[in-house]
Amino acid sequence: MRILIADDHDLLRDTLVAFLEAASGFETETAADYDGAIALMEQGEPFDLVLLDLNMPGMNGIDGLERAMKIGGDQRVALITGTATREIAQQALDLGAAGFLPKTLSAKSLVNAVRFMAMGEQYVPVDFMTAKEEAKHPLAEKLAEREMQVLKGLTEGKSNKEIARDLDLTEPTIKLYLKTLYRKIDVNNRTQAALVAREAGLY
Amino acid sequence: MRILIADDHDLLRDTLVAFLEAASGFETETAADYDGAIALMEQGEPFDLVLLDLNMPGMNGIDGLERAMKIGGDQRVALITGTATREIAQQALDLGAAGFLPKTLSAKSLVNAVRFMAMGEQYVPVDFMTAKEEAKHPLAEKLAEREMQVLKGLTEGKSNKEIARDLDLTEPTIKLYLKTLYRKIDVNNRTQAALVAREAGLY
DNA sequence: TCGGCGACTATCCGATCGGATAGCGGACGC
DNA sequence: GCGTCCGCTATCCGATCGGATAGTCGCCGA
Repeated sequence: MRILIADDHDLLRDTLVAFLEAASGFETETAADYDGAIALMEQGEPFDLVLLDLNMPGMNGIDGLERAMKIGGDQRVALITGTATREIAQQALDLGAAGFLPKTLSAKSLVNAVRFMAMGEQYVPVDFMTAKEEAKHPLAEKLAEREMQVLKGLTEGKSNKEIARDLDLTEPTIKLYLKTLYRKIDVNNRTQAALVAREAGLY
Repeated sequence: MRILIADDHDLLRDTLVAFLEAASGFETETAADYDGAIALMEQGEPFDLVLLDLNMPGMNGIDGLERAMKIGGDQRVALITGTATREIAQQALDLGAAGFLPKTLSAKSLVNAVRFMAMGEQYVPVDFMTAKEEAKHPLAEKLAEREMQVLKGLTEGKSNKEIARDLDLTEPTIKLYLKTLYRKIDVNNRTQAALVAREAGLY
C-alpha cells in the first residue's frame, strides 16, 4: 500500500508516517505543500491513497481537492483538516473523495481510517454525518430549523436581504427569526451571533 | 516534569504524549478544550509547562492565553498553533508566554522545545523571528495600529459607539478606520470582518 | 514661515438593522 | 364547521451602519 501524505505540519507527517509504517504493510511518501504533492502524484506509480491537508500552502480549499482528483487519474484522494466543518466534508464526498479526516481523530482511529480507505472504502467519521444534525450541539438544540438556516447566513456575513433570497423568504421574516435567535443565544447583534455560532463549531 | 497539553486535535495530543513520555521523565495531562485546560490548571499541583492550542474551542485567540496566564499563577504557558503568524508569536511573547510552537515543527524539534521551555527558557523557532518581515500574513501585517484595535472591537461584537468609548475616540473616527479596514481585508460589513479576524486567529 | 501630511473630528445621506405590532392563511384537533 | 396554533408576511420606527466629503489640529521638514 503506497500512501502519500501532504501536509505542511511536520508534526503531523511525522506522526502519520510513524504510525502507518509501524502498523502494517504501508509505504509512505510525504510532501509539505500542494505542488510537492501534485509532483509526486504525477510521477512514478500511482498511490493507493493520497491524503491532502485542506489548509496547506498552494491548496485552495476544496478547489485543490478537485484539481488533485483530476490530475491523479484513478488515485484515491482524501481530505485531512484541522478546521472541520460538515459543509466541507459534504462537498468533498460529493466530489468523490475517498474520505474526510478531521485532525480531532485519535491516532488509532486515524490509522484505521487510512487502512479502510486504502482498501477502497469511503470513510467519514460517524459522529460527523450521523445525527441528521440534532442531538448534537448544545446550541443547535435550542434553535428551530429556520433559525439555524438564518444563523448559517450570518456566519457567511450576509445581509438580511441576501439570506431572504437564499431561503426564498421575505426580509421581514428573516428579521423575525433573527430577533428570536438573538434572544435564544443571548446576544445583541448579528456579529455576536455569528461569532457564537463559529465558536460552537457550527458551519 | 508535569506538562499539560490542551488541544482539540486528538491526534496531536496522542503524538505529544507518546513522544514526551517516551523521551524522558515527563508526566502529561491533556484537555480537549479551553475550559478543560483551565479546570486542570486550577486544581491540583501546578504544571511545569502548559501548552495551549490557539484555535481550540473556548480559547479566544490571544485573549485565552492572557486569561490562562492570570489564572495559572506561576505556571508557565506556551502557545501552540497550526496557523502561525509572526504577529501572534510576538504578542504571545510580549505577554510573557513561555514560548510559541508552530505545528510545522517536526516531532523531534517539538520535544526539544518542550524540554527547553520546561526548564524555564523561552522558546521560539529561529526561522520565525528572523523571517524577513513581509509577505507574512494576509491579515495582521497590513493593518495599522488603530485598525487592529477597531478590529478587536469587532471580534467582541461591539458597536461603533462602544469601540469609540473604549479607544477614547469619537464614533466618526471609528467609522473611518472601519472603511479602510474593510477595503484592506476585502469584506463588506463588520460581521465578515469579525469572522475573517477570528479565522486568522486574531484575538 | 510655510506647506504638507497624518491622525482625528464632523456632517450628511441612503441602506440596513433591531425591535414592536399586527394580519394572513393553512394545518391541525374537535 | 370552528377555534387555535404556527409559519410567514407586512408596516412603522428609531438606531446603527457603510460610505462620501470636508474641516481641524499638531508635527515634520524644507
